[in-house]
Amino acid sequence: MTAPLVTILDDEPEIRSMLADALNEAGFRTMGFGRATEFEAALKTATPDVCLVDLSLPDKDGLTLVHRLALEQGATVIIISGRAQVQDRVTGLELGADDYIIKPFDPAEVVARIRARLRRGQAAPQSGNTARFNGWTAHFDSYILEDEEGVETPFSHAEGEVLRLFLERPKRLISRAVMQETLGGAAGESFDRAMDVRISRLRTKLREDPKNPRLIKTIYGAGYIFLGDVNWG
Amino acid sequence: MTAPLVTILDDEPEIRSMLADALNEAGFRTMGFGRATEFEAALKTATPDVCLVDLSLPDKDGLTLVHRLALEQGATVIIISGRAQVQDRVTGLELGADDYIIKPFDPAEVVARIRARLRRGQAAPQSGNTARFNGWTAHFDSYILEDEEGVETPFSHAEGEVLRLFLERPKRLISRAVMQETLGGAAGESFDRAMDVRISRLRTKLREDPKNPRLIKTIYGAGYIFLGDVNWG
DNA sequence: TGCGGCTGTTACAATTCGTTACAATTGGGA
DNA sequence: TCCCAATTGTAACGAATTGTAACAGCCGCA
Repeated sequence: MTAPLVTILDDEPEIRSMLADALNEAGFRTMGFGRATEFEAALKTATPDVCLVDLSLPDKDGLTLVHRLALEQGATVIIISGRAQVQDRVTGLELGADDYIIKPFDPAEVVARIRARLRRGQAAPQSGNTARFNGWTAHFDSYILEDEEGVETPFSHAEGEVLRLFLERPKRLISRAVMQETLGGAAGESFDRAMDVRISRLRTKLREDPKNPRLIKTIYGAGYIFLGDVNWG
Repeated sequence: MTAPLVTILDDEPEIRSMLADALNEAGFRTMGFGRATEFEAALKTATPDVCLVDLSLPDKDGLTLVHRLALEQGATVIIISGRAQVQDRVTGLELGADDYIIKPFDPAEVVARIRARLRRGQAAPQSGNTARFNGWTAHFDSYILEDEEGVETPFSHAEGEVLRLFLERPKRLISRAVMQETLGGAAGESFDRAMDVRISRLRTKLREDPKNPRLIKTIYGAGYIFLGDVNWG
C-alpha cells in the first residue's frame, strides 16, 4: 500500500519545506506548490489524499479554491492561514474545509490533525495501530500478534486493551488501580481478579515463561511493568 | 431525519449552556453532563453523533474517556480544553479525538467544526454507487462484488445494506444497536440474530477466514468494525 | 403449479470473558 | 530461619455473546 499523498500549497518556501519534512518523516508522500495555477495543473494527474492550502495566495483567491476542491474533488482540505478571526475560520469551514489551522503552527500538530482526518476514512500510514517490540509485532487494527517468523496469533478485544496499555507506557510501573480504571471503566469494584486473568491470558499468547517473565513483570503489591523496547508505527 | 445529537461533557454549567444554546439554534439536539459517570450512564441508551468533551473533569481522566469513546463507541469526539500546549493537542488527537478546540472559544466556531465533521460522515454515500476496498469492488447499482481478478459475485439486497453500512463508516465501531436501526428498521428486540446471519453471509462472499477475519472484525459485546481502506466513486 | 433465490428463524456449536477456587509466591515479622 | 497472611497465577467453570448450518416461508417467474 502506498503512503497517502499530501499536497502543500503555500507561497512561502520555508513553510513548504518545514511541512514537507515533518510529513515525510511521518510517512506521508508530499508535493509542494507556491502558486495556485501550478497546483491546479498538478491536480490533473495526481489525486492527493489531503490538501493543505494557505489562503493568502499571490495568484488566486484561496477560499474559492478550497470550495472547488471540497466540492468537486471531494478531497480532504485543511486551511492554513494567518487570519485568526473567528469569522474567517467559520467561513473557511462552511465552504468545505475539514480543518483550519492558524499560523504560526507546530508541524507536529499538523501531522496529528491530518492523521485524525485520514483515520476516519482512508488509510493512515500506520499511525497508531502497529507496534513492534522484542521480535513481536502487534497489529491493533486487525487484532493480530505477529511472531519473529511471521507466525500470527489473534488476540481478543480485552487482551488488546491490556496490551495497548502496556505498549503505551513501557518500562514504567502501571498500578493496579490505573489498569482497573483504564480497562474496566465503570466495572465492579471488588472483582478485580479479572485483571489478573486478562494478563495471564496475554502472557500465554506472548509465550512468556511464568517463572521468568521477560516482558510483563509483576511488582508485588504495586502493579506491573512492561519491559519491551517499543516502537510504534 | 432527526437532528444530529450532540453531547456536551463539561463541569462548568455556563459553558454547557452557552454551547447548548448555540447548537440548538443551529438545529442540533443536545444533552449536557457535568460528570463523566453521568455521561457514561447516558451512553447506554443514547447514541450521540458528536461528543464534546472537556479534558478537565472532576471525576475521571478525560483523555482515557476520549480514547474509549473513539475506540469502542466509534463516536465523533471533539476535545474542548484549556490546555493549549502543542503536545496536549497532539496526544489528544492521537488518542482518537477528531478535533481539539482550545478555551476560550467562540460557539460559532464550534458549530462550524461540528458541521465540518458531520459533512464528512454524510458525504460518503452521495459520492457514488461503487466502492473499492482491499482489492474488491462493490457495485451497488448492479449488486455485484468484483474480485481482484475480475471474478464477479452477486450479492443480495440485504447483504448490500450491511456492506454499504460498513463502507460508509470504515474503521469505526458500529454498534449492534446502530446496525439494527439502520437495517431492520422497527425490528423486534429478540430476533436480532438476523443481523448475525446477514454478516455471516456477507463474510462468506468476501471469503473471510472465520477464525481470522481481516475485513469485518467482531468486538465482543459491542459491535463490528470494518477494516478495509474504502474509496468511493 | 413448480422452481429457485432470498431472508428470517431456530438450534446448536464455538468463542469470549468474568468468576471462582485453589495453588504458588512474596515479604514481613516472630 | 520459619511461618503466615496477603498477593498473584491460572485452571476450570459457566453465562453471555456470536457464528453458522439447516429449515421454512415468501415472492417472482416461467
